[in-house]
Amino acid sequence: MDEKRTGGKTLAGDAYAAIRQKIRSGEFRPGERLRFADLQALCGMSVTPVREALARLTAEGFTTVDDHRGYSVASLSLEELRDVTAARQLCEGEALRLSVSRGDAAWEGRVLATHHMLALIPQGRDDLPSVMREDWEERHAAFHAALISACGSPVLLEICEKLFSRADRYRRLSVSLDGAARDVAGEHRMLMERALARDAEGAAAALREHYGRTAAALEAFFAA
Amino acid sequence: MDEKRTGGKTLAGDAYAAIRQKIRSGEFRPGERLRFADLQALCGMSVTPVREALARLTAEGFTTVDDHRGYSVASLSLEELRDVTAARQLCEGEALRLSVSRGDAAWEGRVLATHHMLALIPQGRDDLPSVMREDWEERHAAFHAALISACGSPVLLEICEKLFSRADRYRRLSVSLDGAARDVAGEHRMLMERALARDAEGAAAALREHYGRTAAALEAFFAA
DNA sequence: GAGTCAACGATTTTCGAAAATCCATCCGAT
DNA sequence: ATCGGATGGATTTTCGAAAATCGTTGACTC
Repeated sequence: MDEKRTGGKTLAGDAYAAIRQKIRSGEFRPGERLRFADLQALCGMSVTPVREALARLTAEGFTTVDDHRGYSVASLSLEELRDVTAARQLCEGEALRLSVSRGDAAWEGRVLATHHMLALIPQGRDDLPSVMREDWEERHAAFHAALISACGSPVLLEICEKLFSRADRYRRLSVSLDGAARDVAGEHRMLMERALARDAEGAAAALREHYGRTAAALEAFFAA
Repeated sequence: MDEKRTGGKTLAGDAYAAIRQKIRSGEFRPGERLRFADLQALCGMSVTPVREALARLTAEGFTTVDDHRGYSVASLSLEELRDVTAARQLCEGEALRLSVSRGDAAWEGRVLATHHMLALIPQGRDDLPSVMREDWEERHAAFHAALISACGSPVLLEICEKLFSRADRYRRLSVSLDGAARDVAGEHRMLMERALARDAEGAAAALREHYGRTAAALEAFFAA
């Protein structure tokens, strides 16, 4: 949400980035309790910056807090997955609609460029090195951010970014899930084409379906 | 957003509540810098809990942070007012639609009860004691929360609550604004009637218009 | 006179230890 | 045997001071 704060400017920022990364990658598992002693050892710093990092993470939904009982990794559930998906379809759908109708040439360039970067990496293959998977996640996020970047509403963008992070945890939980049954790259291409063709409604519909499919695939994983 | 945390369980919670109240009431003005020394003196505690309180407030948009330069009260602008209003119309509109179609008898009761409490206090009169105004604000928030309380989406509710707080600052900035030209109580009554009549679209439309009028009134104030 | 750079003061940020709190366990009484 | 209440250990929360950082002031050079 705030690039200035995830950088190496303060120790609290470092702790925030480190813990967040371990939660998103699954190294810290949902529901797991996070003790200060462990986190201090991990980050190599005192309790104060760790505490601030956890406060931020809690505000963003990555962790939960119980007064005088400490912090835990927020747990995942099928209900929350459905809930987050619906909220994304609403908010990001509207943001995309606005962006498509308002975007200028620079926005078109961003959409093209980020999609190009994304399309260079195949997805859904289990044998990829984890560095490459990490890279794909980053480019995927960049593409979706570019799509809505011209919506003109910082508030909406902030909401979308938070929801994206939240959904991210579910996707990463199941690494290579439905590579065969689904053409994710094709969905992304269609998204880009409709956006650049200035078909706001069509693009929004494609986005909603894109998220619907993702959620459906994850539901199957969850049931197992 | 989190009742457990605003209570008196920890000093950080107290500081959060105290500072937030001073920001919302306008005693801490938009853009004003918040020094730790002052806040410590105000809250009667050390720097640690104050720091945690500011971290939470920043995550909710009440304050901003500049690394190594401290915290300030988030400033208000016409642009942000419009932005927040649009986001509220989108998110709270959808939440209301869902709530109206899903709400059970208990929800109807909550809507009726909170509207009754709200209707007992006149609004827009400058000569009311500030205690009563504060009371109106509280009941107003309770009514709007009740309306969407049956939407079934915790994520959406959290978003709405955050946006409500953010819009709240604008409303409180201008105390008695348009008492003559506008029938706020009537708008609230219509909102309640349509909701209880299970007219989801009508209620959502009324809500959007309600927020549109509020924003318009505030725009006039801002221009002056 | 304009510009550069070092030292200062004000403030934030971090540390390490002390205080407070919670949970589990154990003891004794009914 | 079960319940109520005190005790201890583990952990969070808070404190007060030290360290780090930023903007500024002032001297010094060109």
